Amino acid sequence: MFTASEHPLSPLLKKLGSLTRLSDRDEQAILHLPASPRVFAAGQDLVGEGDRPTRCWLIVEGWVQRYKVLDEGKRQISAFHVAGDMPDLQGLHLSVMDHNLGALTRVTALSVPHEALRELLLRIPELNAPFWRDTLVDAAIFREWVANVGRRPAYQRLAHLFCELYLKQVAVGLARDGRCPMPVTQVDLADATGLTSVHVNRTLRELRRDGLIELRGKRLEIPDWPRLVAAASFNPAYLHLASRPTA
Amino acid sequence: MFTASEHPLSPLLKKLGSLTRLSDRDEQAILHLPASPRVFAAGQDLVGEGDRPTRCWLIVEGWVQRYKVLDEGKRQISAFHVAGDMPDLQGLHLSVMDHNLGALTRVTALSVPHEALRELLLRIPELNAPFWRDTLVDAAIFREWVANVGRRPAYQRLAHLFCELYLKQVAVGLARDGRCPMPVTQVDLADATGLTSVHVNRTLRELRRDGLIELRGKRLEIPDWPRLVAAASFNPAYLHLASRPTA
DNA sequence: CGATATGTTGACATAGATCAAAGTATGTGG
DNA sequence: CCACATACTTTGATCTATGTCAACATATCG
Repeated sequence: MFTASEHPLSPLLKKLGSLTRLSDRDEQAILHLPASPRVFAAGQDLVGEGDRPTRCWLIVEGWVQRYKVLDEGKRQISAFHVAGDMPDLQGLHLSVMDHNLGALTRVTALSVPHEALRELLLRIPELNAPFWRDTLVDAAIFREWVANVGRRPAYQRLAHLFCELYLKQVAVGLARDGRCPMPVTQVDLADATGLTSVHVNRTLRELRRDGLIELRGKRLEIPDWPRLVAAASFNPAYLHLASRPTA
Repeated sequence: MFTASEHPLSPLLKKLGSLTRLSDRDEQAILHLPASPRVFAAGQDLVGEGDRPTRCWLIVEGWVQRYKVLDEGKRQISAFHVAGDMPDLQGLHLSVMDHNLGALTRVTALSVPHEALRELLLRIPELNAPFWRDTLVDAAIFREWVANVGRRPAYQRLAHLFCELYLKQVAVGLARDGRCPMPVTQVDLADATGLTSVHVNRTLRELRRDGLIELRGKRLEIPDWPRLVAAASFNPAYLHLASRPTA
């Protein structure tokens, strides 16, 4: 019998249990999933477009980007994932990958066989809800990104992205006090916001000039959260976080 | 005992069964879901941001748009839905709506209580997969829209949207021979592509001029599908349709 | 310590936005 | 079935946010 806090799968529990409390039996069942660790170097893909994966990755450490490559080398990032996320959980029910998952930093991840997950979900049907829900939150974030990229000007667009990434990290205990890791390049920010890296550079300067962000050494600092939120017209509802922060 | 073909829930079966074949027992269980019909006038919302729905809608006829309203009346559409879709299935596990679902045309829909769906999914755990999968395909489409809006120029962007909407309708038997309903205004197209209605108008003219589309009377005609696909660099993989068309 | 990736800056180009007005459908009530 | 109101489409003139190209500066890392 594992104690939840020290187990490598424990970040997953924290996330899944954030809305509906998991029973002890459920927690134990999840902790007993077979999982083998692997390290990816920055720049490596965990899964690529066209693959037919037979397992899911649970991120234990590092950042993962979800991206598509289009015509003439254009690239669009559609999500950033951090520790506790299972970015390819969808592979459980969609047989072919329609995009790539790449390591932005060095990444440690646990691989969980689809087999084992499927068996677990049939054996304990109540567990479908929290896993399914996790993919629904990802979808909600995609919707917000469509709006962000489609309708917000560059300044607001970047501010909005920073709000999201900060809150996502707060939710899993990776950030607090207006500071968090932000291991992305300006090219990555451009590919996430549908802008050019040159324009990102200039817009970042304006955000700094206005005292909304500090960004150096792969860390983000937000001196005045309410002002950043206002500048982005950020409404966190789409993240579907527990209204009350998790212990 | 119902025969699947004549039942009002039968479009749902067609969709859910498109990948994994449903057993007779499963089909019957779905057909016995309680469902009450309702008609929405064009322009009405089926569900609004902030709502806490207690049921899902299954579209029987008409088109539904999924949209968010941002600053200064800006609007972003993130999906179009047609007969057979359950656009708010996510409500089953996300308690608060983070966007709106509105009727683009007059819409007939069936309301299915969450209660009944939850009970069904616990009783027949195998049914989680097809319903869950449906929400995953929606998510895959959102990802493609992020790329469409973020990185493709207007001409390609609109061409891409038309490819998607045509194929989606072919998949449920609403379109064939390069013709399909397209009951959207140029303002709607603008809000779906992150463009201006004026620019949509001009780009539409170019698409027409190049013989890629005809668009009148709320119907779309595609004279040369391969050429449209090429112009859009459209790859249908993200729709996760059965490779072989469903009977 | 040098190579390579990332960030910064300037000059210039353009896709797409904005504003404004005039056509053309479409639908409703009489 | 007409007439009028409203919604939608089209067009022109002009503007601007963002892109492109190119050079240089500064990190970062093996």
